Amino acid sequence: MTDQSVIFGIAMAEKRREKRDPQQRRAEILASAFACFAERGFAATRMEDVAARAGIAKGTVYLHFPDKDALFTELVSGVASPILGQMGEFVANESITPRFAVSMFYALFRREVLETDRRHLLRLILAEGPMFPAVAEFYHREIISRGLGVLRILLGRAAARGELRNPKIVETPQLVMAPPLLSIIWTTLFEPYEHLDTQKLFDTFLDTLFVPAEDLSEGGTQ
Amino acid sequence: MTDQSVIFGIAMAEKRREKRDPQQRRAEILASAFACFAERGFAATRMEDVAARAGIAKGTVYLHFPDKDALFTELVSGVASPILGQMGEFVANESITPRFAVSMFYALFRREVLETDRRHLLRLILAEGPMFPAVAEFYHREIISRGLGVLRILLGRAAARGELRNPKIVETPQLVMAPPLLSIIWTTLFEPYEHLDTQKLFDTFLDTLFVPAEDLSEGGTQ
DNA sequence: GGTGATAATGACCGACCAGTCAGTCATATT
DNA sequence: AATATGACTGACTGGTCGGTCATTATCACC
Repeated sequence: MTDQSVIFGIAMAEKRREKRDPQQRRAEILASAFACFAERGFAATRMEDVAARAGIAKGTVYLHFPDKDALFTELVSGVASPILGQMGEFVANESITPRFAVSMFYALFRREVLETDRRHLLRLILAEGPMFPAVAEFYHREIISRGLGVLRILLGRAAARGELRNPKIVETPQLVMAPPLLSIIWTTLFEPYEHLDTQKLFDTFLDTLFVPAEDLSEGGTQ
Repeated sequence: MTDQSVIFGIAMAEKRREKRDPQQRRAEILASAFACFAERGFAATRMEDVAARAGIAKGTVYLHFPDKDALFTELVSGVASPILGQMGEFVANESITPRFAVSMFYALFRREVLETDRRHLLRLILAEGPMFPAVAEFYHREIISRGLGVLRILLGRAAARGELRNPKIVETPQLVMAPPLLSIIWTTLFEPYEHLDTQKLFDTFLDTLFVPAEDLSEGGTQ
């Protein structure tokens, strides 16, 4: 039995080497790295894990990425832009009210980040950021900085229309990002112990930020 | 030269073995571990670093802590309580307005956490939390849970007095913690690229949360 | 069906580090 | 002064893992 099964085992498990389009291989490796890093963090993830999950040998990973750091950096750099694109569109369209734009951003964030595995990636950036200045710098430049720019326009418009309960918010647009940030931390850290209703969190914050609809349209600034 | 300097070197660098009160040793090790973990993170900190910084040999650390995990867990568990004590007092005292209590909490947080090395510890908890469920659980139970309890009382009182612009906040007291959380992340991640005025951040949020003083005292709920 | 070019493999190397333990020595005790 | 104690030391071990490279498989094209 031993002999036979071993032989069969080997025959069956025989590695099918498969050449791939380099682009596709890269993507597969990145997908695998995403999963590994997301569930175990940077330090605890072994290159061999990444390779195994992608169904290839360790050496192959190094044909596509110079080292572990580069793999990580490339990974986290390629995850955020799409959302920001959406935001830009909302702002360009002046017929959309600021409140609606922000609420759409929150909805987008919930659907595309909080409720997907991307939330783990985002948390990873927060966690490992200080160890990877390049990542932190990239995120600030590409995401945060732009996001704040968009928010400033949006909040400025809202203030001009008298839609903000506290117009000074325009000067600290970071506040708008605080609830999403809290939700990321909470859901990845405390969710097992206490559930957080993020829908309610965001809705409540919106109601706090913007004046109620019924109090509007009776003159702006004053 | 070689001989002499070596001899002198040895003589000068001669390790002074020094016995200590175990309590004190423990404290020294914890202090050293604090510094090491804060500046390099959990994975990148070597037990030898911790020992060297405490001026002792590696083995000695293991006389006081069973392993690296235990050292870390013990460390982060012992950092948070004092602030919460203060908060408790503010709440007990009904003559203090809710707004003032929250603003004192923010001030305390800035002075005792944001502007000290403790901010790195707090960030460490956020970053490594998922790897140490015991830590996350401890923090939820001892800090978050209690903090939310205090906030619920405070916000409830504020709502009853008509001091909240949006009384629904009572149901999501987590929102009050969002700005401090943001400030921690920001200052430890993006500060090199863009300064955040935390004083202004907190003040603006307070002004958004609570109705302005001049609008008060003309009847509560309605 | 041969042949060069290239992708893929995985055994291997060496640096690194948590944790151990046999031995040392400062101090207390007698 | 002799002895006992146990806190302290640091060389060592066992294991892990990032990164390399000689070898092998696959493919495209003659």
